[in-house]
Amino acid sequence: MEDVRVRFAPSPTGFFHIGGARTALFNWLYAKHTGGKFILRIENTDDERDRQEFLDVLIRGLQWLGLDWDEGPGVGGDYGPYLQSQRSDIYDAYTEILKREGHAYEKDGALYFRVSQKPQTIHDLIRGDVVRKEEKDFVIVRANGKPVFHLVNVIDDIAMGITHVIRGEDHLSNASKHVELFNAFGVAPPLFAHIPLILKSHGSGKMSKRDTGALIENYAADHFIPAAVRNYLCLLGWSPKEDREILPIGEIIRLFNIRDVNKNNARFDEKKMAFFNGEYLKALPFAEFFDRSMAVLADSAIALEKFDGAYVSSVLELCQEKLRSLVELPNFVDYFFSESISYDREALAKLQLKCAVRQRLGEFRDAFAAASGVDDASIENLVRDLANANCVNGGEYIHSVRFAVSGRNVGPSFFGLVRVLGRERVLARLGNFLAQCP
RNA sequence: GCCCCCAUCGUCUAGCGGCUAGGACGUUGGAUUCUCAUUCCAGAAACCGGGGUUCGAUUCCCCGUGGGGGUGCCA
Repeated sequence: MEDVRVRFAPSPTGFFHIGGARTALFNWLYAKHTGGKFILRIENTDDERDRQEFLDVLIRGLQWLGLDWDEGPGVGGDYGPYLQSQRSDIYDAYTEILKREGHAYEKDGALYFRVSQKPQTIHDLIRGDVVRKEEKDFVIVRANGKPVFHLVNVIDDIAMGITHVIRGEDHLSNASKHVELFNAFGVAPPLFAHIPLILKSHGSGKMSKRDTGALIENYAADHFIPAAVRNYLCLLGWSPKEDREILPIGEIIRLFNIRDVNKNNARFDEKKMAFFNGEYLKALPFAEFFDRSMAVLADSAIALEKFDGAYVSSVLELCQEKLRSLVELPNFVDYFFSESISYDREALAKLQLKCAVRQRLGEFRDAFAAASGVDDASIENLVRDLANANCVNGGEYIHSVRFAVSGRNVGPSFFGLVRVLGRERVLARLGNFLAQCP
């Protein structure tokens, strides 16, 4: 069998839609799976909307997701140019063929394609054979001389030797036009694979750029883990089966086959996306978690430069397992880097209902001041001994002290929290809190 | 209007003629002499309806219904 050549052919609109990203992903997966080529072709026929910055959004998005292309802008290839705006000579040549063979005629200044009026069969790897008849002749070159999408899309697929057209189901109805065109050029159409669309999580219709979670550039801006987004996207319309969901991309490439893609549209679920991100975050090697965290903290109000590297590192180490997304990191760790703690009154009120906060804090402070070790085990023993001596639950110390040193009732593991903050800070904060607490 | 595609828990899905219909997110309830935005248990939750075919249909066929898409000198 001939080598697989697939393409992602977006038009630069200024944003990178999640549906397009998933189409790119499935093409990429299929190319990787078959050892074929993944081609990026930019469809910018429509007037001069094709500004460089629009193209950059697309390129950055694909790179962020780790979807590298074998041919296309930036990497070249034997079938270029890969920007449709630079291919008009090719389109003219092909259009001549249509005219010469009587498949096209002029009307109202535009060039029309003469349809066969016969039912066309679209061989689709996902849906099977789909038969559809094109009723009316349609425009292939506008009166202003610009060729339309249907024409250039087919010409490029022929000229670039595309073997499989993997694209959104919104093109399924158009496919009969394309098959007519392929026939007119005397070329066997490629195999099609119309993948289901991504629907918005709430309400009706497909995801639009205004829906939350719709734009790839926003995931990057919100510091999502690209591999998590990519993994989640794989599962919208495809499944590795065997009750597996989170798996390395190499494994996905091995298992992925375009024939296994579902037929029905999938609704996007931000909650599950967030869950995936959390799982990937926790599984990150610490060095990478550290780097990503530093990038987030650098943009925050936290003044990291006042602290030594080892301290920052130990704070992050402590928090990695608790985080679900990096955007919440600054808010999660701010009290490690500032002595002006804002106390959550509501959380305190709740705590006071359950235990005698002041008393526990006093007891803890005295014991902690006298203790020698600040490792997790020593702190745990200290809490346990205190609890036993005073006949209360260890949690009373834990919750009270957590609140006094952090101002809130949620956070990382308590013993690690005390260890990382260190004796000085903990004692100072306890003193502070006791001095102002009712 | 016409054409095309689709249909399993709220959501993503497994299932490809005989299953207690499985998993995941979410949700609910517990657990941990450490909170939860962690972790672990447990629970609730689905085969759109009607006809066929068959000994037997979630699974195959038809018709409804519902959802999605297309129907541009947009892509």
